[in-house]
Amino acid sequence: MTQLLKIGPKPTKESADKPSSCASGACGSAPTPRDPAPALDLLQAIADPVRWTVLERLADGTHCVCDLQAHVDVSNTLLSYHLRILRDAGLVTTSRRGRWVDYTLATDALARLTEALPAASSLVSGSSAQASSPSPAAATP
Amino acid sequence: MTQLLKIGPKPTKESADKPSSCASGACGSAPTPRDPAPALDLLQAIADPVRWTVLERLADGTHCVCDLQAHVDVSNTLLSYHLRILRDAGLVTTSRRGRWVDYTLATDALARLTEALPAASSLVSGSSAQASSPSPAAATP
DNA sequence: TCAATAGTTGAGTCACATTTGAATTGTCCG
DNA sequence: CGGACAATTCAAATGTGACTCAACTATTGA
Repeated sequence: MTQLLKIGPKPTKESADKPSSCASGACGSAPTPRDPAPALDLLQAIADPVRWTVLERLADGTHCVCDLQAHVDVSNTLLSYHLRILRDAGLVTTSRRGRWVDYTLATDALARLTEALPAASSLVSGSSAQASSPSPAAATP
Repeated sequence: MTQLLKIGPKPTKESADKPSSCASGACGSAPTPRDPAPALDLLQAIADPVRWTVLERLADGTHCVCDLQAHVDVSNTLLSYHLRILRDAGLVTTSRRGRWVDYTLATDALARLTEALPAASSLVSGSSAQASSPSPAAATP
């Protein structure tokens, strides 16, 4: 992962130690500090050309690896690598059928993905969330 | 980018040259070969802890950089780097207010993100798309 | 004009995800 | 059984994106 953000120790700079800056409405306080980790696991899993294409393909139903193979133009070794990432993310499920392995989109995959989007709360609540700053930023004081 | 997938020249292996493999229902043909590139630009832009958190924060309205700064615990240089990626992706817009720069979520950001999800077509069409293979894969012949 | 604040840009480094190739497992068919 | 096919795993090489540091622009206020 990258930087772990502010979630954790790091005694320097708690909250409320701004040097007096800004103060205009565009500097509000936290409303709902959602945990980014699970969302990022999902988003990073789909933010890849091969994996995105595989999921797109699985959207219309179950496919064996050999079929997916024919549509992404990567080595089967590499495809396996990407499929494992999708499995680990819980976005797909597998079942063996004779010599072949079938991949299926997890039933809750789409729902989990939409919820993983930043600002996804606005999707369900219905509020369009647009320039919610109370005082309109007092242009050029 | 990573591999560009099959979209492009590459004379080896067109379609319909499967060595006779599979043939069971779980190996169908392409229904809608959507272009992954624009979707991936968006998804890669949000699949990062800092950028995800920033967007989540912008979901409730405009914020200046100095405010975003207080919530992600990265250097201002690094925050600028991430903000530029969000700008380039067209997910946020900026406006200068005196000494400060305000960032606002693009009005179509959420809509574009939901459409960028793989299998997003199923979201609008309403079909739940589940195991569309006609013949039930004749388990263990 | 000069110092201070707010933010951006550019060059360089580093870690990690992606990629590759060889070896391995599991299943079917002769 | 032994060979061929389907798919996964392992270890090593590569590349790209995240990060750091220094320099720069822009605006405000003394």
